[in-house]
Amino acid sequence: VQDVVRSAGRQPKERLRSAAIVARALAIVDAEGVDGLTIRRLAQDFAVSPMALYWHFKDKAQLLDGIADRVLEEVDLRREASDEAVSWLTELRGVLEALVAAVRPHPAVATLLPSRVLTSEPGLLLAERTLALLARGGFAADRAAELGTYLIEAVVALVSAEPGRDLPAGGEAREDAARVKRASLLALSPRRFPAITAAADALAECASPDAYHALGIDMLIAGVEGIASRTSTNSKPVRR
Amino acid sequence: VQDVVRSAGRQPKERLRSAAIVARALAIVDAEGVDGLTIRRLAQDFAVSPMALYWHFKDKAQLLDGIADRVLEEVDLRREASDEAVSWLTELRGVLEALVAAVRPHPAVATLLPSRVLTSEPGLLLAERTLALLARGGFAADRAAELGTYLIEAVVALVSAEPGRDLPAGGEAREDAARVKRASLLALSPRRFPAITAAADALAECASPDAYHALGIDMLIAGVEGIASRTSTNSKPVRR
DNA sequence: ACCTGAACACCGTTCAAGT
DNA sequence: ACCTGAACACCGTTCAAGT
Repeated sequence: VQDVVRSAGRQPKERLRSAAIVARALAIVDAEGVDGLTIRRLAQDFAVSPMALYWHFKDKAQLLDGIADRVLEEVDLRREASDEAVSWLTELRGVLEALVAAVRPHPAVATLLPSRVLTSEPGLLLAERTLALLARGGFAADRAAELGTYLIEAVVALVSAEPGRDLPAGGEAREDAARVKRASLLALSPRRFPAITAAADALAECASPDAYHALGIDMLIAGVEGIASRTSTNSKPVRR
Repeated sequence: VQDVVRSAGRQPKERLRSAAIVARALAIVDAEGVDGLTIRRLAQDFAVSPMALYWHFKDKAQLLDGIADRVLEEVDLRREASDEAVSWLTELRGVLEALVAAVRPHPAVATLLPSRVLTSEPGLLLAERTLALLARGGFAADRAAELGTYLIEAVVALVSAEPGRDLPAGGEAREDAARVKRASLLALSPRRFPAITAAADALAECASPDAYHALGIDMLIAGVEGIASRTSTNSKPVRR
């Protein structure tokens, strides 16, 4: 958390340059995954020596921090913030949807987020909102902490787990890969794996990513609602 | 999936040897994380040249496959298997609990699992059971596929997200790290982050990991129950 | 069948030096 | 303040060769 202010003392021009480096690094991760990002490759894109980057970032971990920050900053928490007319559960759904919306354009970044939610400024803002809403829903502070941090990770996992997310990006190559994946599932014994072979299409590729993410959010919200009514510490009726 | 049978044609003695390599690799991952596992390090533990391992495994990815397989094999699916007297939801809970029980001793392996659930034999068995139970609960095959694969990943994320899971293993070193983490959260402004500062203890370290995991499973099962009653394709009442 | 040695093409990072 | 060059200690992996 001491690193929350890690870019606080920089000059405007310098911050811009650091921001440009992060932007380029994020583009590389989007295109080729986290493993595709190397200091040397990134330096090459700027036609600069690899060591030049070490003036802007202490090490690679700090560069990855910057990428995670950038994505978490895109989580729009302004929607219905503290609107007392809206139920806490509806507001929570809005927060989770905002997180999905921010991460979906950068699925490869998902793996970077869990360890950084409680150490980056925008991650802390997201966690604070989530915990506060759960407290409003009647969860004790420690239960809200456990449930809230998990909810955030579960939403990140929702993006990572989208069927077909591991397929290549492009048009024809993606179709080919999807077909191969589908065929490999259909090659399984329908006697041993009836459910999987029956759902090979849906497992290989997402017919509607929007519907998939909506299903996941619905499930998580229903889950919170379910245990809230069981475990709430106060007895005031839950607002709908 | 063609790799499901990747170790089928081996001799007993050879399989044993491969199994010993995987066992040692898993121990390294448990102790030092996935990044701590290198071919050269592993070879050193066997007092053998790094290249010796390449006779047993095509490449590092296949070694990681073996580690993932090993953990997924520990998922005990025999409990109440297809017991018609038990509701599908109770059985689903049992499956998710079995997955938690298998992964908890190897939290660092969690990151290896998502991409391998539908490509490893024990992962496919787990997915098949999950999808079949959801179908029994009234979900259409494609919805069951989306929800089921996500549920598995959500449970894996539950283990990864355990508060304090990133702390060092040992006794005193762990206490020190937990105290630092707690202090860094308490250093935040209580005006801006009231919920986080109030729950610093629970966020830094899990008071009761058992209770944490139970909460997560309760939430997921409640979520499935909640959307099942809304979206089920058949109208027969859900068995309790 | 099983293992070795040398070599290749990479990594992140340190350190001293430049401007 | 910002960047470079050389070097270090690592990687995974190929390939030809040993037994």
